[in-house]
Amino acid sequence: MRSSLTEILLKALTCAQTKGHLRGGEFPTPIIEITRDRRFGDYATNVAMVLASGEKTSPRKLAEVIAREILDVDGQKDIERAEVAGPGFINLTMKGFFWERVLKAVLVEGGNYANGTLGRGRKIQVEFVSANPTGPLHVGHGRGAAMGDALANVLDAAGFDVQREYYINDAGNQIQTLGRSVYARYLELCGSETEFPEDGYRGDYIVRIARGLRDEVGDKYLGEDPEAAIEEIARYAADLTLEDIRNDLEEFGVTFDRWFSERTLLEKDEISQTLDELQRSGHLYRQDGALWFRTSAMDDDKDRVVIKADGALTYFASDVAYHRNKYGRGFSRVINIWGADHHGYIARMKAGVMALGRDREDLDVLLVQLVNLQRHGKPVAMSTRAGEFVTLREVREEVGRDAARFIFLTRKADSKLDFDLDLAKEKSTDNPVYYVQYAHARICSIIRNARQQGFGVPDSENTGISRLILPEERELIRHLAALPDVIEGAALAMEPHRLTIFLREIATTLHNYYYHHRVLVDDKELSEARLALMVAVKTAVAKALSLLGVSAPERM
RNA sequence: GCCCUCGUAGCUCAGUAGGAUAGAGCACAGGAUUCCUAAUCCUGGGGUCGCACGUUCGAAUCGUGCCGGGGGCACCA
Repeated sequence: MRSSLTEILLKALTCAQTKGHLRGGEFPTPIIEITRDRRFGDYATNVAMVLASGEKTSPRKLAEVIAREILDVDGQKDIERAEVAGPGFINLTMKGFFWERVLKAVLVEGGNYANGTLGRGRKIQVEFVSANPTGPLHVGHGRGAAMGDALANVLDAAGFDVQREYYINDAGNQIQTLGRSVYARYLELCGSETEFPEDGYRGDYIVRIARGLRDEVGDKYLGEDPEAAIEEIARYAADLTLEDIRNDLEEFGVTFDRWFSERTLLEKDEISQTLDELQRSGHLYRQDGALWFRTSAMDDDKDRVVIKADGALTYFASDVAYHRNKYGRGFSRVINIWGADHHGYIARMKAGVMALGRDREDLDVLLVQLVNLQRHGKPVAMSTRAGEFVTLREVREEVGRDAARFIFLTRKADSKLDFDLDLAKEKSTDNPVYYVQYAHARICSIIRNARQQGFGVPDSENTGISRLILPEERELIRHLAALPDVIEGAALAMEPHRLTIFLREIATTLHNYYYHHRVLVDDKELSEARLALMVAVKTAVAKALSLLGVSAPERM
């Protein structure tokens, strides 16, 4: 809807130019924004102030001229008033006809409403979670999962062709460590004396895996060569853990288009191919027996090793190969969601991507900050003893999937998040999840009653807009009109949390409206007009919730 | 030490590509429903937007410096 205003404004500027009110040249793409205060109309633009200095007139005078042209171009269709205000704003107040188009769009498009074309179908990849398959996911992973999934949804709605991917680190040392840990527990269970590895994983889940193993194969590994046994057990434990992670995420409502195994990079020789490529383009050199990557030439702090003196590949080497593989699959842009502790890794990864001939901007890294779990405002111990932490599963089972996902998305990724477990379970205004879902359920209830009382089904041909004259009603429609902008902005800034803000606002407006006015009244025509508005609001709320991966209940 | 990030009401945070009198929730104080779900609504106080300088018609927003919190600076994964 706003885009149609941008067009009008552009035309108005061109007209002003032809008439000689504006000097020639390019003008910047005009900014039209939704006003936050209705005293300033519905939409406002600052073009006059931006252009004034170049034009050598006062902003207000210029604004008068542009305002007249705007009304001219519009031809009394959408715009009620165009007023110059303050230092030179042009405030636009829209007509019922304009708002009716908004309502119709929501009613006709339904779940597709507010989808945009920003992405123009470009292929984009979001890689997230990618936790090592060495143990269960913890709360931090949960936040990353919620963030990645919502971001992918938002990008999809904004017109990108999105792929969700989980990168499985199944080739490195940590899998070995997992194998040794399980092996040690297994030996213990078989009654054999053993020392638990210094750097082993100490969580209870290791014991559970070992027990499962012993139940399956008995003491088969007792007599075997430890090295071979560990290798087999490592594979077994990693597969089991990965399966557990996959189930955990699925129960959290997060699914991936592809699970990409690091091992396949080795099997297909892609790492050495990548290194050859870097060698040819002169990015590598030898020193102290190791092979180095000159990442410092591309804004990294220092050069990085890709092959250690002992001949082993570094994690970084396979990461570069992995990204080469990604771009080889045709993604124009790749987004990685990492835990904040990987912060220092960004510069070298961008350098790696640039050495492959891509732009720095082709890789975006979104850092997800820590989650501080709380109960009644007091911190929950994150690590009671070595190897123990609060898992995503525990949190999910305690507060439920909807509350967990919504709360994970109330802050932007790069700020710490306080997650109060008690608040998340509370059924009150204080709990934003229920507040928003309740708005949806309330509307559903009204619609049920309307059906029972024989009111007509809202009709997108005849929305009865002329009967919707209350300020609260206009406010609700303004929110509906804003959703496409919210989604586009969230996609551009990679900030899905904007949707939680949107939801909170539209829910407040709805609850307020509900309290002060009745939808179903004696006047049938009025009731049906309000009903149409309610259906539209319900649609928008459900849409925003679905992008966040939160359900929109019909009853609560 | 170097790099990144954050600093907005008592607390937790918004502030959407620099815009008009800086907003919300919590907490605190008071109030609202004979009627579509009270998991709701309304009213109120509360601010040197960390500090300083700069950029400009205009700065919480951009730049520089300082102060403070957090994170990162491996031939680890």
